[in-house]
Amino acid sequence: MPEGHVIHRLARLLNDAFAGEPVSVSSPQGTFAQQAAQLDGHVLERAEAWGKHLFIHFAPGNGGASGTVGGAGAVLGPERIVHIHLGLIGTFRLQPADVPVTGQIRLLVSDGTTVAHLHGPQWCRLITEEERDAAVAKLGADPLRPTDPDNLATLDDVHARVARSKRSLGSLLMDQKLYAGVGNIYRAEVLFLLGISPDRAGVGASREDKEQIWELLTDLMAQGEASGRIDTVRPEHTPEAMGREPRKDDHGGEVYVYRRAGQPCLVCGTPIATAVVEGRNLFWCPTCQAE
DNA sequence: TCCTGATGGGTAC
DNA sequence: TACCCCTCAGGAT
Repeated sequence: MPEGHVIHRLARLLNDAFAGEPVSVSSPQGTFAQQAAQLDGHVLERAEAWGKHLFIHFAPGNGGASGTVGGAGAVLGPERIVHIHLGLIGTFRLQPADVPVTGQIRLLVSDGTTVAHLHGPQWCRLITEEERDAAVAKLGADPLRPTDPDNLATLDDVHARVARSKRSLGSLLMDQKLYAGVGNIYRAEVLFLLGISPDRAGVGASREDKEQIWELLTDLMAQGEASGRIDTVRPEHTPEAMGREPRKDDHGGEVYVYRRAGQPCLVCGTPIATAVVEGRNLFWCPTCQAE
């Protein structure tokens, strides 16, 4: 279950494992079988992430004399990019090829050493370069591309749009046309860390607010990309420092407000509040984030 | 055994 | 705004 850091991490792991190699591609669960057959045995050129979107590029070629994977039986057409969006419940994991994979496997990529297996994605489509470009063009600024000049140009536009918006920051932060890759955990944690009420309107946010939000997203998401989990608590609020039980949660990390409704704020003790914003449960501290 | 929720987003009304 | 899809784990029954 992904925010952008998971997708960028996946792209990196896929490149480490497969880039430049011929791979076998299949769809055991069946829904992507026809497309997988077109890719089977061809070279996985590279994987790339934009926000929460993952693109896996294939190039003509096969194992040739090695003959260990696939047959590259099909000629690669203009549709040679797999566009994956994990949605709310999708997973895409890598593991040693000798460990059995169970469950509903939409996409299986293997080089005989490592297996990558995709479950429950919102999308898994075979698309053209033009379609990839169109998908990327719809996205806003991605905090995990902090030095990309195009991305930073987009950021200027994002800040201008936020500055004109009457929508709340709690809503704006979930908009992929603005902040690409940010999801429900980062929106809640960033607003908490900056002491900003999720109700504050874009038009009511200072230039400093917007810059701090971007800087913090950049830091936190880079950490998340490296570690594979979301941790936002400062050293003085870790379970060890506070003598409290570590969080037992599927996302694993230590956070201030996300899914802590009714529990005392780690900083001030006020019960954490929750409300549905943009169709998702938002969490905040009414005291630390008073306005 | 059933029911619900979960780091998401598209489409239809 | 409501509803739909994808999968799976954990809690309620």
